[in-house]
Amino acid sequence: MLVRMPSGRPEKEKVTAAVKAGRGKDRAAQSAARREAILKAALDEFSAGGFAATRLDDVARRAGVAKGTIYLHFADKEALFQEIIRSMLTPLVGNLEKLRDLDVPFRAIAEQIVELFVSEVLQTERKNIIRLMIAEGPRFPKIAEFHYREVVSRVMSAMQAILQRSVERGEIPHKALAQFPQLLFAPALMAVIWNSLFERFSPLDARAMLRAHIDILLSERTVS
Amino acid sequence: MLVRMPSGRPEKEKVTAAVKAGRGKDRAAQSAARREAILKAALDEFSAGGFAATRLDDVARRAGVAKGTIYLHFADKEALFQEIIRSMLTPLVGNLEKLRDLDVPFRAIAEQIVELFVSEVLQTERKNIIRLMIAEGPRFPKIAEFHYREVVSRVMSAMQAILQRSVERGEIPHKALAQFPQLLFAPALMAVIWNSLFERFSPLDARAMLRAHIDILLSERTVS
Amino acid sequence: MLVRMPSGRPEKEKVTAAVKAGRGKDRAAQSAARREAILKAALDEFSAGGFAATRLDDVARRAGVAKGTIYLHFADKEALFQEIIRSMLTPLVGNLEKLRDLDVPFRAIAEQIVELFVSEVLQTERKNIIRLMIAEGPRFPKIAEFHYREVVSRVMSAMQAILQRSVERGEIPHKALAQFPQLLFAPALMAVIWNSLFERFSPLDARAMLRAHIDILLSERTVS
Amino acid sequence: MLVRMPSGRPEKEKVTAAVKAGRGKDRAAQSAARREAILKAALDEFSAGGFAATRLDDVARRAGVAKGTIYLHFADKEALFQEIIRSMLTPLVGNLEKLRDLDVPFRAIAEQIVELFVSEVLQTERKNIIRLMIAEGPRFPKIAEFHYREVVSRVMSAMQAILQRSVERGEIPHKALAQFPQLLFAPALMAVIWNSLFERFSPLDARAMLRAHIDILLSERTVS
DNA sequence: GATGAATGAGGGTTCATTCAT
DNA sequence: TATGAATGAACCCTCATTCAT
Repeated sequence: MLVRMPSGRPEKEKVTAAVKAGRGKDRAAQSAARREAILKAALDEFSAGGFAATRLDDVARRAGVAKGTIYLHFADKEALFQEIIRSMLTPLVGNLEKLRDLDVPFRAIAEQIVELFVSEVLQTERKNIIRLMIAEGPRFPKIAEFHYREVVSRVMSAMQAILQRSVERGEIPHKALAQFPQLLFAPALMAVIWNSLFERFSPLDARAMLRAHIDILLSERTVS
Repeated sequence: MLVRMPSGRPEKEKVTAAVKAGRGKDRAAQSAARREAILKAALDEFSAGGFAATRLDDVARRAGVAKGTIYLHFADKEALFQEIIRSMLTPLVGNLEKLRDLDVPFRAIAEQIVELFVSEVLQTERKNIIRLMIAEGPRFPKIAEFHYREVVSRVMSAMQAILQRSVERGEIPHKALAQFPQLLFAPALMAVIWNSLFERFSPLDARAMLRAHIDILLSERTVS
Repeated sequence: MLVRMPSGRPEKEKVTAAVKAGRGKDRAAQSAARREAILKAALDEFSAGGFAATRLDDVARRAGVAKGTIYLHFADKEALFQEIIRSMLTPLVGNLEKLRDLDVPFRAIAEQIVELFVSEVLQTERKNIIRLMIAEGPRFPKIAEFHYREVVSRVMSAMQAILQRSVERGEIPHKALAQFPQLLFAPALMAVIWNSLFERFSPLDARAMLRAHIDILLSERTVS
Repeated sequence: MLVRMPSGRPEKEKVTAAVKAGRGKDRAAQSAARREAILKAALDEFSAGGFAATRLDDVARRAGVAKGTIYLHFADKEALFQEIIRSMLTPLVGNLEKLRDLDVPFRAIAEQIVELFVSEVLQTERKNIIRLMIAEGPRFPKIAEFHYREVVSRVMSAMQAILQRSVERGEIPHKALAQFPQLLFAPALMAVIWNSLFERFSPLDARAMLRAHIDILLSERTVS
């Protein structure tokens, strides 16, 4: 017959990452665990190869699920890609926005931003997400727009408020900083990119550089 | 399908970009012109879609040559990609290195760097090359290594020399800058990335931001 | 690398149907021959399995070309399907329309229709095309519409003109025939379908049945 | 996704066609009701899309059962398909065979056949079943054979007996009709096919055409 | 019995690469 | 040297079938 052959369930239960994660849970929890396993695997694969070069076959294998299972959780490859970016970046925003409401000197806030960035971005997979955004954003206008609306504009707003206040208080001697909050984050972006491309040739101590940057912004040197 | 051609006359040789460029030249010059046409076309296509999403069919059509012709000039898609990056970025290096030998105040050098960057990168296709490097670098270690060796390390060396001297002369009040020359370029990188992703939502005046950055680097807070 | 591996041309020239047909021709002729080979192969495969169950892999193999070659000639599976129907049925129409202009008795025309139908439809692959139209038409409204416009309505018009004239001349004693020209073709349709489904159980002598049908329409029996 | 459900209350059992039909019945009756619901849903889906294009997912949804439930009642997709054809066409046969035993003039029988065909085939889903047989028969020899044995040959036998008797009684002036009982049904087949393909372009009044056909079969041309 | 999440072989389509002309 | 038709491996997505719950 010219009829599709069935594949059905595997004969023996293979003990995969996803299955292990699901042990002892009910079906809904297992399904959620599989979804997470897929997201994690996809993050790794997309990070390594970018959108186009990533094969869903590999994502499935790494997640310990069948290829078709991906489609139970995500409409298609692009939806999966978008969901990774969304789910990884959104949690960061709240943390950064909270800093705005702290009533402490700018240096304290800036140091917290550095620590947050180092621990929550540079030392996690999120650094790859940022590279992915840069790499694929122009080809996925929807994703770039979402990212701008939900992440960038909110973070920039919060930073601008902080900088504005600090300038008004006389903590920061550079009015231009409030106009270009991007300058605050430029070294962080540099750190992400440098280490993703050139770490093996010349590793960059991101934390030290970011601290140096704060010192420059607050430049305390007194003129004799 | 069976659609009649608008004109009854047989089609004459299509005059393409490559052919036009080769008019009146000898064979070697024509070949070189074709090579350039391919590089230019490939730059445009790679810029728009990245490595994987670019089809050599489109490159050939845009260059006005046949698909096979690409393989007369480049071993494969990757070699073409690498050659674009090489040929676009290398000329920049010399210009930046020359600045090291200028015996002028740091501000003058910095302003020249800004102008160079704005006119030679941001206002040209080179900004896309930089995005391409970021996007594809991790997948093409050879290219990343070449880029580091021939471009980044040389530029960083030159910058470090300039910064070192300026710090010693007391022009720049931040020793850390000589330690992290990346800080000098971070805003330029930010400008490239911001405008490639978010220009349509909130355009960034790169020149103004880079000038503001120089002001910050050179400013001193006077203690009353 | 995560890069598509090439396949290129086969190492040795396999002598396939398509290649054989192209021997000694120039490239344009070879290409046309390949196109014909694909159409022929697709006709056979679609006839055997219908649209959905036909694999382009099989079409390519039967045509002696690579799978990708199909896409050099047809936009997709559906376009190939449509082109088969178009190219097979259109030539019939002219032949049937010509009969309208013959100034001979109805019996002579009817006998020619029978002969035409037997030799050009029942004894060729066209009988399968008709079955395909019936089977897939409702799922391909575009194809059904084309078929109605270019084939059915024209044939029905011609038949109606013939029947009208014959009724007026008193050759046919049934005015209703001119109103339902479908009645003229119903037995032909029955023959196509019967033999495609039940020939192995009880073969139907189509020519004899169609001749009997003419006799009935012209029913000469005199009442005592 | 993370979309809040419109109502905060947990969903109650969805009342589906199958469940509704099973209300107040015991287990066996519920099971039978489900089977019927599946058959009805499958008939609709197969009619609309043919065998290959029909998804059991859609059948299950339309029937208001889970996908797995189909496999409790039918071995596989093909068995379901076969059972639909069997269950829809078999009841017709008895009705047609009964006509053989009526001792009335041929015209009366023929008119009953027309009415039966119009009301029991053309105005029901059965017209789609006939199209399905034509479309899929060649790919499912088992089904074609069953159909021939249980439906076609029995109907043809009955018709032949009726025609034979009518010819002998002198009611029908065409001996050939008894030899080709297919001629009796050809217009009915034409009606089914015409309206399934071309109704939207030029609807065919099936009852009128079938009556006209009877008139033709029974008419005699009187010689002056 | 009934469910529906999970499976994985299959097939349409793409496109880097080749090579006869 | 240049061409572009041809190749076929690769990959996204579908869906018949299974089986743990």
